[in-house]
Amino acid sequence: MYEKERAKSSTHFTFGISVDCVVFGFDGSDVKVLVIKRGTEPFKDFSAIPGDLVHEQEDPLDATKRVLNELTGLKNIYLEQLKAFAGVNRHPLGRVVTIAYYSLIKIDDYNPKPSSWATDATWTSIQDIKEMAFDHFEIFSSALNRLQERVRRRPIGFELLPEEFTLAQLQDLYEKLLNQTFDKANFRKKILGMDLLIPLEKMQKAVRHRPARMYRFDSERYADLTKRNFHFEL
Amino acid sequence: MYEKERAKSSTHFTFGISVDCVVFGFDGSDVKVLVIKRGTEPFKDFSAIPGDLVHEQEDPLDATKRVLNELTGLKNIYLEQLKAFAGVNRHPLGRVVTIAYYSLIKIDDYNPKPSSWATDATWTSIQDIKEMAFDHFEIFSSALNRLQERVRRRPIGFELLPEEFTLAQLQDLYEKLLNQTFDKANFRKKILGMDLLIPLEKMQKAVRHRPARMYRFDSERYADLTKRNFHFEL
DNA sequence: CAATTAAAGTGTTATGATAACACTTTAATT
DNA sequence: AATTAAAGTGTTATCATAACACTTTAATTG
Repeated sequence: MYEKERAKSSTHFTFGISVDCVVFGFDGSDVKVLVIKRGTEPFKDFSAIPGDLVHEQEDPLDATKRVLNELTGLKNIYLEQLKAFAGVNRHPLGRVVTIAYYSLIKIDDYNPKPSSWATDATWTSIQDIKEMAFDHFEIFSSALNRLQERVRRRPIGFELLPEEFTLAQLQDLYEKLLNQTFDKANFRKKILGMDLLIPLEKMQKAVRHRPARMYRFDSERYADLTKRNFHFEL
Repeated sequence: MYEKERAKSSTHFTFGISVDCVVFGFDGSDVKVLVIKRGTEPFKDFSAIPGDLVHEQEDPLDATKRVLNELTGLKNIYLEQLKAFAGVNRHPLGRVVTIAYYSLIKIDDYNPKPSSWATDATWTSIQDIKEMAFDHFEIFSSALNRLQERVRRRPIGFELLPEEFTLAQLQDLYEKLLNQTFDKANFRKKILGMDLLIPLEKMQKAVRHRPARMYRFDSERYADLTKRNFHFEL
């Protein structure tokens, strides 16, 4: 089998490798995605998922972090690879294999560097994403699916909220992400019962009704529980 | 952003693209994986996951089907992409990005063509997989993880069994796949309660005790239920 | 400043799923 | 005919979840 590899690697083909990253955020009401508007052909004026070519001596994961940092001004972002999209005709100008990622950011921290991206990047509600350039709609759908699976079984929803948040905010996020409603009392019991949230003294401010308690996600505790075979669900 | 793409695509890099496919089977006692023994350097005599380079005008999914057909003699195999493995130094001889897949086959149907593969391919129990060439152990682990996730939430276990099977065989498969035991009575109630199995008249043969009823997976019924928002679990 | 508002936060019960385990049945072998 | 070994069933206790009513609290309003 390796002989084959050798034989063919003498006629090494030319593929372009790119990364594309679906960036999710939550503005308190809607789950949003960062999309850019293309300025040139092909697909001029279409929406697209941010991405870039991978350098010759670059790990695609690093390339994605690079793009993400230029795009949002952030580091240490939650990031997971989705899969590769590599159809023969996905890019009109040549063979480009893209490795797709998705990432979750706290939208309040979003602070793009003044770069080529800044002007064109806009937060778009996930319901409003329709057509996109290339096969980017498929990539987006695939990212949303993966996020919905993950969010049920891993406590990653917090990546989309501020460090400190109320249970109502959390419930809201889950409802919007999963397109489903939860009973308030039951939702609280379930979440608090997991013992993953640290209740703070601080209360919500500037609301015209009883202010809610603020919480913070306890990541050490989660790491601990994981070792003891705990499994987050819903 | 597209300007960047253009700028860089003028200095289009050379990447090799390969596919690797983790092929699972179940021999009645153990979950196994098809591994090949490398005949040449690097990693001579190491075990490896079967794969090949992707041709210039070939879809990676088709490339995988091609490899799989050469390797097993089968078509229409259950096949899912895992993700891309693309670290800079994963291949000592040059930059190769691999798109990893996993597939499930009915081991009784395994019937390799007399090709370069045949001699070297062996079924190895998943517990016995240790070192492998390149980053193939990582690919294998990742495939096993994915399979374990999927098998709990999709009725794909049947892809590993003969068309007709007993409930004990099914339970055995699940226990080996998930490394866990199930109560017989409860397992049966759960599975039969889903109404996804067609009981056959045929009974098990040549056993020195009460013969078990044979069943067949009802894929039309599953397609139907899926539309009605049914979700398989465990 | 008492009444009102709107959401925060809690308690209670009915229902259903699951786990645990004992039991009966059946064909083949001895 | 007795024995064996696994097939296959039934019963109950326990726990998780869903549904819903209720109490509490700070800010706003007239």
